[in-house]
Amino acid sequence: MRDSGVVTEAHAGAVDACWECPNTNCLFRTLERMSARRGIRNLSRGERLDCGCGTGCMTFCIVLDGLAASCVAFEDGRRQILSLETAGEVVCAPMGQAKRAMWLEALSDCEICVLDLSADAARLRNDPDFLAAIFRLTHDRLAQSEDHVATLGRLDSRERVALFLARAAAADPKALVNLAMSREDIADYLGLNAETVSRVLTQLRKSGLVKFLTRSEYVVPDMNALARRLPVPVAELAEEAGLP
Amino acid sequence: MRDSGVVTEAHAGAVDACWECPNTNCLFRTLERMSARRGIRNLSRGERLDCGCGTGCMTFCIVLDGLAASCVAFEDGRRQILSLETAGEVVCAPMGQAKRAMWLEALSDCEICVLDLSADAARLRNDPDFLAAIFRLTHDRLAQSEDHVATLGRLDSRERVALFLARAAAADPKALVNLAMSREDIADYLGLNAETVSRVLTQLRKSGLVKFLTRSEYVVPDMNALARRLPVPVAELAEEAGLP
DNA sequence: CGTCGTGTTGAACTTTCTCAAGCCTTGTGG
DNA sequence: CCACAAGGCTTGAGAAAGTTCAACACGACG
Repeated sequence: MRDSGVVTEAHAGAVDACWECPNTNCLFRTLERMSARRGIRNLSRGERLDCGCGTGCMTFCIVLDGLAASCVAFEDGRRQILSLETAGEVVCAPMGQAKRAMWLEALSDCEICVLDLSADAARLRNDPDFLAAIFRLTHDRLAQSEDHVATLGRLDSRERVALFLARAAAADPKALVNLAMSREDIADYLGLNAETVSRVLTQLRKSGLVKFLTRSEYVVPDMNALARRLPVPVAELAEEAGLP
Repeated sequence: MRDSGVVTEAHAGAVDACWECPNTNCLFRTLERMSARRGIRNLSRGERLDCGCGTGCMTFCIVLDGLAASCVAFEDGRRQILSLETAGEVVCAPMGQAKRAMWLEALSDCEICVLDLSADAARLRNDPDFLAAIFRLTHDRLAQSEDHVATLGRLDSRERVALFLARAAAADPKALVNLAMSREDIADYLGLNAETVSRVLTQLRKSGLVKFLTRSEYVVPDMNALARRLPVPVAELAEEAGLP
């Protein structure tokens, strides 16, 4: 069912301007008023949105709610999730070459703001605030992408899955995490296949490192124990690790 | 011998200013005069240069000659090459989080320009030309990095090596390509190990798709035949593919 | 209550890695 | 000029890790 619901038209919902937007976390919020065309898209799970460098890096997607993913596909259909786009702060930055099939896909039902700044392009290309904002955006994505390269290049399946779960839980250890992704989505993100992901999850469950309440909700009872299995610090956890 | 020759001091060679630099391809060439501290480093194969986001993304490394690589390592020493930095146009952009060991490494003897712009930071942060330049830099690296993610996540060893050779040759098909990398370097770039790389190279040689003159020099007699084995277009070759 | 999508598990197979041996190439010193 | 050493490359055999295919389990929904 993966190919259903391809959406190409970028603009559909209400078209109003950015400064009226209730999303106060938005990166573009701080910019001066501009004549942005803004459309809210509601995607249901599996739906896709073609978005990329098409208009010279002047179209952005901001995930307001739900979980989305930047995906690519090879000619034979193999899919790879490049990055997960969580609600709120994360922005679908200008992406790679148009050479390859590339899209934003809703992993759960999603609300997405599609922002077309091309009308203001000439001015924005000289606006230091705007340039600094998209630089930071791209810079942060680069850091994440390079991290992903290292993960896919050098970690085995247990490490990849454990790191994935640990990071999702790191923001608030001991809290209940909701994955909101299918096994296949996790597999496509981690460069594995769904069965392997399932097996590793079973292993982690049996070892007691991760406790599942439902298929997609879990807690990490002892984050340090999980972190000890990993050859990388688990982001935020880094500071905490100093404590006994 | 990998750990020999770690170099931390950024500045050593002559310190003169950018506008005197003979490298006319340099990205920073077009910027207005600035009080850049510029040091030329000559690294011999295996030497490393710690360079990253340290000074708030105001230090850059430009490979003038030779082949270098951006590397990360895990706590247990596994290395992953994030990207190859070829001579001339390529710039060592601000890299990922300082969380992990990260460095620029000479894969062959290298000449590298280390450019410290931090003296001018305040002004540059408002300079649209500078911001646009580092945005483009980071943007291009992001595109490459995401491509790398897809390669490591979804291609098998034959495809990875074939794609690697094809791309190195794509700029000038039929020409002699000099790899200038050891098997282990290739392996660390492609997320494989050296023996696997060696085996795949042998396979490609025996199949006639790639002709080796020496261990590191080869020609691709029929680029289309090689490209047919790959599930991705081979960059520049894309246009040519239309021809019969 | 049956169906559909998803997740789990097992068995056989393929791919990749590890370890070990031997080979080639290059540079050094007699 | 040759022998030798060192480093990198190749190859093989066996082990480990992942994948594929297939069967079945589970839960949500009509």
